[in-house]
Parts: sequence; C-alpha cells; structure tokens
Amino acid sequence: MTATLADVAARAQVSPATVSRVLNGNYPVAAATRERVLRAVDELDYVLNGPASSLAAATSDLVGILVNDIADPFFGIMAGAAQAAIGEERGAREKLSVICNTGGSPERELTYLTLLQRQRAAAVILTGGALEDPEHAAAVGAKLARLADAGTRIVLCGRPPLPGDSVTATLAFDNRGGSRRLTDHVIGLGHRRIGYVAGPPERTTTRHRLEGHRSALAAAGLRQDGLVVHGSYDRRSGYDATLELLRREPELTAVVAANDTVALGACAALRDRGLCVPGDVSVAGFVDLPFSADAVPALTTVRLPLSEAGARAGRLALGLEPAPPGGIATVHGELMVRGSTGAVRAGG
Amino acid sequence: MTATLADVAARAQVSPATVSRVLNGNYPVAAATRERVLRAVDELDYVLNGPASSLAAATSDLVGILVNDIADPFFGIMAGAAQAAIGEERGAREKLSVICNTGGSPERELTYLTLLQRQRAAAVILTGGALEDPEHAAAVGAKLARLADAGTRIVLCGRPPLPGDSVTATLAFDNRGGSRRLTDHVIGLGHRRIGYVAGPPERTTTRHRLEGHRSALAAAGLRQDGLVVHGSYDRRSGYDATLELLRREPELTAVVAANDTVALGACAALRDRGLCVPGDVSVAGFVDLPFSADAVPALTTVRLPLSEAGARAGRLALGLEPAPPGGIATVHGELMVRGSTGAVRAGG
DNA sequence: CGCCCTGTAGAAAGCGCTTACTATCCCCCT
DNA sequence: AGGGGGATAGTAAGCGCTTTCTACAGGGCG
Repeated sequence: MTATLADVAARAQVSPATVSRVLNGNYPVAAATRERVLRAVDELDYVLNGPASSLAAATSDLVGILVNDIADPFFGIMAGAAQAAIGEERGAREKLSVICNTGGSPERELTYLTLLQRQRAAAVILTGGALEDPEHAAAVGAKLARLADAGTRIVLCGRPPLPGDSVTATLAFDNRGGSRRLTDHVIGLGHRRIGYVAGPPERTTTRHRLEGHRSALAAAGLRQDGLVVHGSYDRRSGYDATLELLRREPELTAVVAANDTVALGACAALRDRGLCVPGDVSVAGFVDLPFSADAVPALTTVRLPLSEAGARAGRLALGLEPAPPGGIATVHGELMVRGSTGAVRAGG
Repeated sequence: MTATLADVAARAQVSPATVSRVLNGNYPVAAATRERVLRAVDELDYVLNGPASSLAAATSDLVGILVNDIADPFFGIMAGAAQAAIGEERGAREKLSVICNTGGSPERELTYLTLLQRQRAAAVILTGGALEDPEHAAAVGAKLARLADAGTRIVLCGRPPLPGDSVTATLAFDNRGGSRRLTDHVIGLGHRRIGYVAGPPERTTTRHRLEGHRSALAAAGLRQDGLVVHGSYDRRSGYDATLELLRREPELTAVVAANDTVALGACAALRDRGLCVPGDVSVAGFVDLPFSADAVPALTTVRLPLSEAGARAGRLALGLEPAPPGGIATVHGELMVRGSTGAVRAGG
C-alpha cells in the first residue's frame, strides 16, 4: 500500500504531527529532525494524501482555470500563462492548476464551477468574455458568491467586472477603448465605407468591441449599422461574413474584424474575390495573436497582453500579488499598425 | 458555514448514511426517502465535500489530461474531446476532468503527475508523443507504476506504448504508416527531389514520422538524408526550414512536413520565394487540423482522428469502454489528397 | 536558586464522508 | 400462526491528515 504520514513518522522516529509540520513548513522544526523526516519521506517515496490534507485543513491545492474554447489561442495563451505562473511558485506545497474547457456552454460553465466547489478549490480563474444572458449571469454570480463564502479566491481575467464583492480581483480588457482607437486609425487613413465583422452576439466581448467601433464611426459622423455582420470567433466565420459585407457594399474599402482569426478569414475572402489587402481593402484585427505579425501582409491589430494578464491572474489567484485598488484593473490594448491597413485608394 | 451531510440528514430526518447512499446511488433507497433527501439537498444548496468523500472512499473524482502544448490545436482538440466525453457521462457523480499543460517540459510532466498522484486522481490521460530521453521515460514509467498501484487508471492517447503493465490502455497513432503512405503518394506523383521538414528530434512522434518517410524513399530507391531539416512544430519553424531546404536543393519539387502547421509555414516560404503550390512545389502535411481543408490550396495531409481518439481516451479513463485486446489499439490515419500536391512539373 | 520564557515535539481531537455490520419491518410461505 | 427473508435504514468505525493544547528542556534573569 501507499505509505502514510504515520509510516514516515515511524521511520523517522517522530510523531505524525512533526512530519506534517516539516511538510507544510509552517512551524519551527529543528534542522536535524527535519533532515531525518525528509530522508524518510524520500526513502518511502511518500506522497501526501491530498484529500486527507484538504479535509483536515479545509482548503485544497486545486486552482481551476475556466476557458471558453481551449482550441482558440486567445484562451490557450492566457490559460497557459496562468498555469505557468502558478507552477513557478514553488512554495512548500505547489498548487495544482488545471484548465477546464466549457466550450462556450453555459451549463458546462456552471457544472465546472460546481465541480470545483466540490473539490473545495483554492481559487478559480474565469477567462474571456461573459455571456450576455442575465439569467445565466445571475446563476454564475450566485455560484461565485458561494465559492467565495467557502474561501475560494475568484479572479476574472479578460472578463467584465461582476457586481458584488465575491470576486477577489478583476482584470478587464479595455475592449471598447481599443476598438475605438483601431477604428479611429482606419478612419484616419481616409476610409469611409468600413465593414465590421462582429463576434457572436451573446458575448459581452462582442458588444464592447462593437461599441468602440460605433463610437469611432459616430465621432467621424459616419452611420452604417448596415455594415455589421455577426459571426463566431473563427476563421470560417470571418470568411463568410466578409463575403456578406461585400454583397451589401461592393465599394467597401476596409474591414475591421472582432479578432485576428476572423481578420485572417476576411483576408482570405477578399483575396478570393480578387481584392488586394491593403491595396483595395484594408483589414484590421484585434488581440494580436502570435501568427498575426507573421501573416502576409502583417495584420494591423490591437495588442492585448494575454500572457501578462494570464500570469497576473495566476498570481492574484495565489494571493501573491495584492488586488488592484477597487479590485478592478483595466488592461489596455496597444494599437499595432502593420501592413494590412493603408490609405484609402484614390476614389474610394 | 457550508452545509454538511449531517445537516442534510437532519433536515431530511434520515441518517447521514442514507444521504450518502442517495447521493452515490449505489444502494437501494426507498423512493419517498430519496425524494426527501434530494429536496433537503436542494434547499440547503448542499455540495458534497470532495476531499472528505475521496478520503473515505479512497478514490477521487479527478481525471487529469496532460498535454505538451495547449496552444497547439493537435492537443487542444484531443484534450477537448476527452473532456467533453467525460463531461457527457453523467453518472451519479460526474468526474472533474482537467487539462494540464506541460509546455513540453519533462520536469513539468513529472510534477503534474506527482500533483495528480497527491490528489489521488481517478485517471490520468497522457497525450501526444513522448520524449526520447530514456532517463525521463524511466522516471515517467516509474511514476505511472506508482499511480497504477494506487488504483489510478492510465491511458495513453497518441503516444507510443510503454513497457510494463501499469497502463490501462494505449491509443497509438500509426505515425510511421501514415507517413509512409503520404510520401508514397508524393513519389507516385513523380516527385524525386523531396524535402522533409521534421519536428523536434527529442520527440518520438518526430522519429516515427521520419521513419515512415524514409521507408517510402527507400522503397522507391531514393536516398536523400540531406533533405531533412529539423525544427519545432510551429509555423515559423516550417517557414525557416523550407528556406533552408531550398538553399540545399534549389530544384526541390515537393516538401513533406511533420504536421499541418509546419506545412502552412512551408507554403508561406515558397510563396515568398515566388514559387507556386502545387504548380512549382507540392506540399503535404500531417494530422489534418481544421484549417487545413480551408487553406488555399487545401492541404494534402494524413488525417488523424483526434476527436475520436480523445473521446475514446476519455471513456477508457472512466472505464466505460473495455480496453482493446493487449491494451493497445493502433489508430490509423487516412490519406487526404487535396490541392496542395500535384504531378511534378515537366522537367522536374 | 527558582521562575518564566522560548524553542521544540507529542497527544489527541476532529475534518466530513463511506461502508461494513446490524437492526427493523413487513410480507409471504408452509 | 410462526419463521424466513428481502428491502430499508441506522450505528459506528475509520480514512489520513492538521492543529490546538499540552509537555518538557534548557537558559537567562531577578
């Protein structure tokens, strides 16, 4: 059978309490004794019984990271950075950080939250935009409140703030502002017929980015609600939506996309229609994923610091970093002007 | 405070044992009693204490899924499918399946294994190729043996079989065979100067695919070890390696890549050099990721059933599906001939 | 010279659940 | 009518830790 604390204690000729104290490093133990205990641990190949430990201490070593779509690098990068940050923190007892993929399903989101609650997780990180559905938002809010009650730290990363005080810290992306600056840039290049490929309408991210876009249009005195097409956050969707935009407005000179993946789909559609980027039509994305700078032409986009945000979320979840004042930090994007946007063509 | 089993029992006017039995559904309980218990659970918003349960029952609800690089869709798809399959199985008590990203680091791999061992995980799924390093392989083998001893189910998905009997089931991709057929196809199109962009030398996947490629060359009486360049599994790497191949053999007419992402990088490099795919140079990939069929031209590749394999791994981890005879199932890839490969150009 | 304080270690009481084992109850069969 | 047995439910003994409280030793101080 697997060795237990008592076995280690017997071998090291100390009491179980002492072994526990050595392992947790939260109580003074004489150097010689510690030495002896560690040797016994090693010799028996002892691994702490997590459930027993969690039961007794009423907290666990689990940190859950919820993502909407693990196949999307947007989430992969944030989650990976959070996990790396948590793994780097080699305290007496390393936390086990784990990624849970909801696939964008509200039910799965709640199920994972419940499952993490059952495991008495030490912390939960929610990444990416929330769903607009108020009923679901309320359910999540209630769940988070119960988690917080039980001592679980809650961190939102790239997600809009939640009312109530159950959230430990929120890192909110400034989607509106970034989007505003992006479209301002496009307008500044002289474009007037600007199509927008939006994300799925049920996500907050979609709305915020769209609002930023619209505010830029409004500031320039442009009104063109007809040039917005909704889709999902994938390439195919960007491709299809762009064809639709072209149908609605053949004289289009710019396409602003909800994210980089969609923007790449837009580029493909334009190319297939015989249009040059940016010669005929400029294209802009959002997020700045790794491939965006490598694309041909390199994509103009708004860089969101995903790694940094993920890592910070990880540290916040561990309580290694104080929460920002008010519990909320707004993370701003940086406009990256690259080759995919250019001045409007003559007569455009 | 959070409600406990005893609270529920008191409210439902039954003993704690009965509540436990209702919750676990592994013992007959009269319908009326069950009803009463469930109502109490609901009213108190009771959530089982996982650690306590795991301690008493000596098994936990955790299933760990280890991946090398979560940002790579190859892993994202397998892990996502496994997680979905596990989430679908709504037994009395749903398992919590979680993804752990090792980032390809041997230390992280072992650390996660230890952490999962500490949590007394019910199962562990290891995805993707293993490291060639025999020392590390031995360490992993030993770790898995201890996990298996403790009752943890071990499933390998897309990973070569491991000696010893600690592994519950292995789903091994036929990388050699698939690769062989792919290069056979390219040779069949008349190509003779064929470059190969291999993956990182330290992974078994790389070696197996390369072996398949070489066996096809050998069968055709071709010897060209000089036309193999190693890199990592990303786009950039495919781009750089292709330029290198072109330097070594300007008369190249085909490039076979270790995977689709790399193949796309190869296409970009060729395009930047003014070469047409497949007009001047044919390109082939491996795996068949979602974007591969959409690419222009659509990528010829070997389709690995990632979703199916991931889902099956999930079911095997739960013990819902009997292990294949001998514990090992070879999963074959299907050659997908698409637009990126064509007959060799005249005089090529 | 006795006392208290500091540093170190042990004893033991749970943490909240699961699960033998035991106890009823009631129905049916002989 | 008595006994056997199936269907339910309760009792209580842990599971392997953590942690409070207690114990003891040694040393500085009054």
